[in-house]
Amino acid sequence: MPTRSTGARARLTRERVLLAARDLADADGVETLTMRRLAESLGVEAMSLYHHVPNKDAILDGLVELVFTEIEAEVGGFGSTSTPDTWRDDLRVRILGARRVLLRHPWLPGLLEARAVLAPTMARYVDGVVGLMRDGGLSYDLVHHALHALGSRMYGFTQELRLDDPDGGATEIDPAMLATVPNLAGMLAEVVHDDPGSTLGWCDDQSEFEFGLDLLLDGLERLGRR
Amino acid sequence: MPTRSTGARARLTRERVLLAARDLADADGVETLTMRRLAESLGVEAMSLYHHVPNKDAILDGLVELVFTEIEAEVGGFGSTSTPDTWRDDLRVRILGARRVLLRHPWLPGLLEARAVLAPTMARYVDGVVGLMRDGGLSYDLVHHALHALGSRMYGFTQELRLDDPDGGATEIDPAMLATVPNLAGMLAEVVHDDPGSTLGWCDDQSEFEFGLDLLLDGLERLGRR
DNA sequence: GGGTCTACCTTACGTCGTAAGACTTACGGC
DNA sequence: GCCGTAAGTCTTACGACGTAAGGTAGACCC
Repeated sequence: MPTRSTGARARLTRERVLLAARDLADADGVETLTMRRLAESLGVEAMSLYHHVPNKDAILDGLVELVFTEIEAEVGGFGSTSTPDTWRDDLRVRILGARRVLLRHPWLPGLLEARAVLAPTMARYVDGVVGLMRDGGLSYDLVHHALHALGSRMYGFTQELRLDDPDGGATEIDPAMLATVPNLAGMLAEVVHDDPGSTLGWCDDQSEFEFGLDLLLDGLERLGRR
Repeated sequence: MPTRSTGARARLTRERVLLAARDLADADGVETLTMRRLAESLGVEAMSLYHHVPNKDAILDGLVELVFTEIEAEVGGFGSTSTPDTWRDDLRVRILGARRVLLRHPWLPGLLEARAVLAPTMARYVDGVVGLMRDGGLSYDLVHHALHALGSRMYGFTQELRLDDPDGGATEIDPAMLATVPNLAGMLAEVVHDDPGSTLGWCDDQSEFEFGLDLLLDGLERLGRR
């Protein structure tokens, strides 16, 4: 029964390819995502992928799109409205929602940085952010500044200095080097970073992320009130 | 005169390799920096480089080190002292100095993000930042928060949304898409981005960078005064 | 002169993305 | 039943990449 094969091997689709790519990236990191490995994970040869996707870049673009769709679900849609009294907290909630998704896909930031295109769903995410601030009474000019000021934090992550080990536990700075950085050494000695893990691959601790986010949101709110 | 060759072809050194790598990256971007192209630019074969550098990663690490050394020169050393009245401006000046160097080497951010190691000169840069804030009277705890809040802005750049084309001129968003992002469209229509160029490859305009930086520094100063 | 060292080159391997084209299967019209 | 046709998959191959292994040519020392 040769025709059985059609039913037996689930047909490849663009969506199945993207989901498999996402799972591979989640499991082993984007850098190990190759056409051959991806195909293998789907029980297929590398070149078969090209019937559903024009090239590897399209897969990476698709991953960005996929994750922002996850964010959309997580925050209950990009629409919603706000008020001058609540926009700050509404925006905060939305960004922290995006962050929850990004913590599941820590490779996304790296992808965003390298990719030039503005994915449609990503654009709608930003549009929602703009909408919340407009509802809050901020001028377009201030909103524009705010987008720049928030930068990647708007997506729920910050590109960070890596004083801490991605695998948890502080990076041991060798003693010889420590002598050349007395201020840093003093700081590290005092603020023991007692919550490793929960990072985004960088030292991007939840409370630190929120500290920086609130610093910006508070400043923007103050400016918006004038 | 066969021995002449020694004098004729300038000897390869680790430093010459790194400088050539930097120039190549400046000219064509890091992504085009390959061992073969680098060797070619030095009039040598690829494998010869391995006598001065263990592998390509070491070259990339060396580039980070090299740029931070440039920053050190640009800001007049990482030492210096400050006061509670001036630390904010002192830090601002230092960060903007770092930024001037980064504008010459727009590939550095991408390198920093991918690299796990904390280069010695880079550590000394951060140490200097910590020192300025300590001189300003900030607690180690607040300094620590501040480092996280500043994130990559501390180095003079922000990872940015790319609404603008890296080559200057706004990315044309196709009309169909524009309809799905009304708030964004409204903003873009009003705040014409009249200063293209002067970017860091992202829409990382000088005045926008300073806006975000000041927002953070002002907030930190306020917290430090309490 | 012979040995050794250093700096360079040659060749080759396994990886990558993907172009070109062959094979397999499913289906619609006779 | 038979034959196109088209879509989906596989095979093979190419030119990049980083780099391992080993060759070679000149400089220095005895």
